[in-house]
Amino acid sequence: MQRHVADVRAFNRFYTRLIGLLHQGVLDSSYSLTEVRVLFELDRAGRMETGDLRRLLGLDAGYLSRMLGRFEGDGLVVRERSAADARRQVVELTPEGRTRFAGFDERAAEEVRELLAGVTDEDRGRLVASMATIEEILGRAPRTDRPYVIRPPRSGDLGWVVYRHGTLYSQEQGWGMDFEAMVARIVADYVDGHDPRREAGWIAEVDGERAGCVFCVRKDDETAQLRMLLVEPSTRGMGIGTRLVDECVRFARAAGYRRMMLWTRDVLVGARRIYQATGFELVEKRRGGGDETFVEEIWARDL
Amino acid sequence: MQRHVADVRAFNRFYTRLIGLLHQGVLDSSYSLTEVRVLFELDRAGRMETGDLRRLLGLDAGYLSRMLGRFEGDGLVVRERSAADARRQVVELTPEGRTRFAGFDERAAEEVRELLAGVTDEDRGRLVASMATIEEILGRAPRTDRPYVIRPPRSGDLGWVVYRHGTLYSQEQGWGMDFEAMVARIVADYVDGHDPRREAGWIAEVDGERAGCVFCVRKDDETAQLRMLLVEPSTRGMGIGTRLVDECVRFARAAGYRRMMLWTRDVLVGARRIYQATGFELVEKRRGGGDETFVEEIWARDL
DNA sequence: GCCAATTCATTGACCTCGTCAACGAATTGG
DNA sequence: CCAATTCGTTGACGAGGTCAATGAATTGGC
Repeated sequence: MQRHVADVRAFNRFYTRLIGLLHQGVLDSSYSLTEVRVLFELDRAGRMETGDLRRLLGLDAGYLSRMLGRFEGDGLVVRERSAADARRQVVELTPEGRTRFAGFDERAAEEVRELLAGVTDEDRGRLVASMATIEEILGRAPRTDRPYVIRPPRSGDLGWVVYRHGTLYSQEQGWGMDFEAMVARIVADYVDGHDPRREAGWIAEVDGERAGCVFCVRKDDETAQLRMLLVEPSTRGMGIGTRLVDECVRFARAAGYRRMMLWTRDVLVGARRIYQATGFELVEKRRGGGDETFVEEIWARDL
Repeated sequence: MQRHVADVRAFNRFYTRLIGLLHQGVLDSSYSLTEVRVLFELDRAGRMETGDLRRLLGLDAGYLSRMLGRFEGDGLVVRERSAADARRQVVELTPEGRTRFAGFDERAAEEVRELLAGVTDEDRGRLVASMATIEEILGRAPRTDRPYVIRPPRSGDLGWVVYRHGTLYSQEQGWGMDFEAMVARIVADYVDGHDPRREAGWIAEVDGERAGCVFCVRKDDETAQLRMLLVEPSTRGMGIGTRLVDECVRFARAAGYRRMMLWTRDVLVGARRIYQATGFELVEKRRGGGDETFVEEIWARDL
């Protein structure tokens, strides 16, 4: 796995540089890359609401507004109010806009044609096949619709929690046994003395297999702490993590806490996205560990 | 070919989006992508002269100077004068800088690890193999060191000039027969009435095969026109185009012209790079053709 | 059926990234 | 030894993009 990660990263660097070179041609066309992307989408879709365009490309509303204004000034697009909802706008390329875009598009195609000119017919076939393979593997939408359930921990689950934390973080992150021991202690404390009205845990199951977990424990009377969030790699992207955190937040609110906090490390980027999505904010960040090699983060939100 | 170009472009769009997602993690680390690239190179190289760093990453001198100043303020690097040449600087990561970089690097690796987590072992193998294939095919440095010669046209060459213009531009650009006819007329005029002191042509040969051509013809007493520059796709990237243009410029200067101009179309991005590199500047740009579908460009330079 | 909350597009202020030209100090070539 | 060149630095600037405030249109709750 480690080997594969390095290989993929090397390829990413290689391809980033390549794409940079290919973009050169478009870049000196007095329209920016983003502008060309907007034109591309408009060309493809025919008419579109600006809101859809914005969401599709992830653009700032103000930025897009100004951009479309400029396009309109240049005679590339026409904007009109939506008939159904006068706040919204529908935008469309003019014939002039279409021919201008066709020009950019042709230049971009020429760049690629040049790139391929130096490749033999046979290699060209291999190249396209390899690209198709990559797109298929990485683009394959992971099945996000598999049914899963969230349930309280049963006997046997807690051992699994320790085991999976140990395996995933020790393997993937190279964290040592002390991390495993810490998890074991948290679990032990949870079992030993917890008040079920103020502390709880959840296990996620997919197809009868354990797929994730999270725990809500008391930090002080006002503050709940979210601990030991974990989602199996093979079931990530299905929204299980977010669902677990939501469950945890709902419980903490009902249990009378005013605030919820959690501790994590900066390298766990997947978890970070879940916390951001569920309303947490980063409140503290500091070096940790004996040798200061990692960065601890504390996140919190009001309930 | 057309099909392959479309496939490659689709893959580029796909992979651009993917890389964008992967960069997310690095981007919210308070250092920009470029800054991380600089740290990456410093981490790999140990000590480096800033000039090398600048050339390697293609950065502006002022930009890098300020960036290194900031890094020094943050305690990430140390800068010192080169012993050999006191104008130059040698820069090196501090231990602090190394651990900070290790942090970024680990986060980036984690993003990739997450991406691969959703892929089965078998597919992971196929993925990495496909990436290797692409890198091999596109990264294979085309042999730029093959010997070539530039010589005056001989009988048989002019037919070849018309033939290759027709084939390459008709095929690749979809330009029609009128373009072919235009080339034929230029060649005919050149043969019929040219003054060898004021007009000339050159053929490039690689391994005894014709690989390119260019012509210098009289526009008016003061102005020479460069016409019919062409380099075979399979020999592009060897510098033949630049060499042909240089030859042409040198002749025009010796022949007493004051200015040289040329006509091209905006989609010929490869040619554009050659013109820029040989000192030409874009002086005019206008729609052309009966249906206004393409953009003509006029480039010129003083001699 | 009305009012408060929400959703849109727009605008001005602002920030970061990166470029360009000018400059002084150091070096090299003739 | 002096003129031309190279190197890093600095100030001014521009492009691309973000953010928050605003007003107009719409929706939801009562």
